[in-house]
Amino acid sequence: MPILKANDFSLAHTLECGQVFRAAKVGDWYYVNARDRLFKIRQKGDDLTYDGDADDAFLRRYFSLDHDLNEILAKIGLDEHVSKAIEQYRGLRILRQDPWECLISFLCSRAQNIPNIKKTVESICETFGKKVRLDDYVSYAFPAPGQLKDMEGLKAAKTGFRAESIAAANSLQTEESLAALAKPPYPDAKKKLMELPGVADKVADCVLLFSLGFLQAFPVDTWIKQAMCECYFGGQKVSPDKIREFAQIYFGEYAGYAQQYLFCQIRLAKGGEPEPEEEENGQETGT
DNA sequence: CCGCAGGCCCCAC
DNA sequence: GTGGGGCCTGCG
Repeated sequence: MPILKANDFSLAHTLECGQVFRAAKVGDWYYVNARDRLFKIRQKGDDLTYDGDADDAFLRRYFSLDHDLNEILAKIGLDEHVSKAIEQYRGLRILRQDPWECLISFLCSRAQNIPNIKKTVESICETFGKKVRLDDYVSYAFPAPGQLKDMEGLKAAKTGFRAESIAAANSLQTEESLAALAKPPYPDAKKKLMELPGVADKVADCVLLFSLGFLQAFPVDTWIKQAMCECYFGGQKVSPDKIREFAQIYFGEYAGYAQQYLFCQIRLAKGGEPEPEEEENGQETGT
């Protein structure tokens, strides 16, 4: 099996920090669906061993191994809060996901917790996607733009009130129009994304950050909002707009990296999701 | 059975 | 320009 070298990279933190919903841990492998690809990958030190529908070039790009993590972490490690998160999660990288899959996934994320987002996305794939297999692992490809127009299917996939916005994205966007959104400047790209129904600041920033290369995007969800108010606003309640504005100035061009590291930290501190943990080093940070 | 989850939208003030 | 309720659905 091919081996890819990667320093300053943590496969586990990158896949489990909540930026992607279609990576499943099986033993010491992660099986990852990305659009119509299915591959498996595992890490031992600096070695990434993989198999399935992937190659070095794709993986370097998908896992953003070209990001200069030293520079990025140096620029965002401005205080004890981020520094602590960096210590804990060093090697976490912002993925370069497929924009279409990312957009639909975060449309599904509205008013749901992570386990339910995963279920909804899986359900969409099972309803509309092609079956794919690697070893004994069977799953479904992510449907392409244009394939999500059937409202009955969307409802059957338990997308609920999100169905309309998914169908709208399906009819308004194409592979090309989404790729074109990667063009700076950030405010222009964000404005265009937010023309889609169901896409406001949070969803737009997730798509911009996790798939379109805008590392300054700073998605403000309820968890980050809480943490930012506690850490940077003396516990007073501040609006998401103000938080984002502050973060992008304070952290600068890599604000999105700060967001992901802080997000991981909060989920750990607050108990986060009851993810089925495989690791056996249960370190209780009792409060 | 009620309340809430990684939001958005619409409607009052 | 802010603030609060409703929304599909699943789970505690």
